Amino acid sequence: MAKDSLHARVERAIGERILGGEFPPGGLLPNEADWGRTFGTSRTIVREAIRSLTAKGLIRSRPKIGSRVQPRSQWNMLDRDVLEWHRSAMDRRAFLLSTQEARRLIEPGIAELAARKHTPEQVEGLVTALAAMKSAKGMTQIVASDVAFHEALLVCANNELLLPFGIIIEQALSNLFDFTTQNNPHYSFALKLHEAIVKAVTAADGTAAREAMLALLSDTDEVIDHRAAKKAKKKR
Amino acid sequence: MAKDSLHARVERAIGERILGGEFPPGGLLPNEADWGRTFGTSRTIVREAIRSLTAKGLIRSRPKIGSRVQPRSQWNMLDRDVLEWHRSAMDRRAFLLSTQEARRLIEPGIAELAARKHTPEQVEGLVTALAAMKSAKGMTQIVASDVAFHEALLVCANNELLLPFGIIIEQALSNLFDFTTQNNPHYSFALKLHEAIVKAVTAADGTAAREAMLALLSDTDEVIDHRAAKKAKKKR
DNA sequence: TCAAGACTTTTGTATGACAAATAGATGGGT
DNA sequence: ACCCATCTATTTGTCATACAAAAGTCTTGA
Repeated sequence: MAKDSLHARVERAIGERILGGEFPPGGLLPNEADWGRTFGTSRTIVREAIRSLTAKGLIRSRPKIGSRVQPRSQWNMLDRDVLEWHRSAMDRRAFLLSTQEARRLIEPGIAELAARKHTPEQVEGLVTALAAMKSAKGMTQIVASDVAFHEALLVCANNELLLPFGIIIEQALSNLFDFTTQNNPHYSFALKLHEAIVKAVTAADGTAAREAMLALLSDTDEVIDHRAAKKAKKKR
Repeated sequence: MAKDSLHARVERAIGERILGGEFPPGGLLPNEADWGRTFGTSRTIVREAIRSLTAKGLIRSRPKIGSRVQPRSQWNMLDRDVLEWHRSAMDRRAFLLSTQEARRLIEPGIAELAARKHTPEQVEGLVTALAAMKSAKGMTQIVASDVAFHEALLVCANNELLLPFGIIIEQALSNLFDFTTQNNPHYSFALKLHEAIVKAVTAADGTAAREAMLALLSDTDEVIDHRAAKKAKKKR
């Protein structure tokens, strides 16, 4: 975990503190020299970390002023690191719900686009991904193959502007399965729903693909609710 | 235009060449010293540029290997700079169409969410944005206020994961209006459609908000088609 | 009272040196 | 002839230092 390069570690440290609310939007960060003393690194390292955070929209630096935290609307929330810091800064369930909400917004449309605009090679990738889901053993493989499936579907949509959403699906699925058991009887049903999506996409039936994806998402939401209910019961 | 800091200019130069296809995904970039000679800058500057490009998902550096271009799926296409480089590397009309396609995918859902989940302050921001649209004079103000309106709607949806999409709307609108004339008679109709959205959101009517947004998007698409037809006519 | 200029703080850029990682070459043993 | 260990060369990673440039803030003079 801590075998990243030095600037990456410094970047994470600062990023987590920003996402954690320690430095609110509009607020001023310590200057580069201070950070260097804080982490015991050279200013070079701090500068590279700050450059990276700037590229992710978290801050903005100006001479004599220092580095200011940008408004949250500027934050590149679909960046892997930023999203991760965001996740650890908020309630686990709330995070899961917001990712699911985003999925409901995006993925039905993605499925429809995929059905209407896929190329043969792309749909082949989707079929391969489905096969991988079927033969997946163990939680790690199951999650990975599920993510790969939705990633492949994203590719089928043939619009590069939509690719960055993959990270949300990835986060939603990993956080979702984090709690479910390996022998979930639900899984075979979920597989059927994935199959339905592939079928609709292959048939170039946009409406059916949208419907199938909606069914899958509703099923996922049910899993979440069920888990919440079980937890509430335990508490009682 | 060229008054950015040095590392920003170097970053842009490299980024444009990557998006332009000169360095394909999987390909290797020149090393840092070479870039330094190319641009006549110190290695420090090149490193900061590369750090930024790395943060945007375009490349990945490793000792002894150098910097490799990442697969396009890793590219942070919703980053302002990356999207800009992307735009200038592709056909203007194709870019506009892909942004509109993305908007059709996202914005109806955004409108619905906005209607269902907005807070009073957020809807107030929306109303303000609408007022600004009405009093906007000149192409620059019109585009800016239109962007601000959709940005405000995005905020009303109350899901931070969706905020990064604002950049797509911004690009779509600026490229759209780039060609339309200031005294477009269409504008008053577009204003009515925006009004309808605000009304539906205020009334917390998700379905109506979605429908109104769909109408607005269809109207926008018509403008695009109309322009295309006019151009084709001119050519003849 | 106000405005022009000096001052000061912070980031921006340059240079040179060394550390660490690692692909590829080299060589030795079987 | 083949394979494994090792050595080498290249590239990024990190450090230290110095100075330039930007931009608030203070000072001073009219």
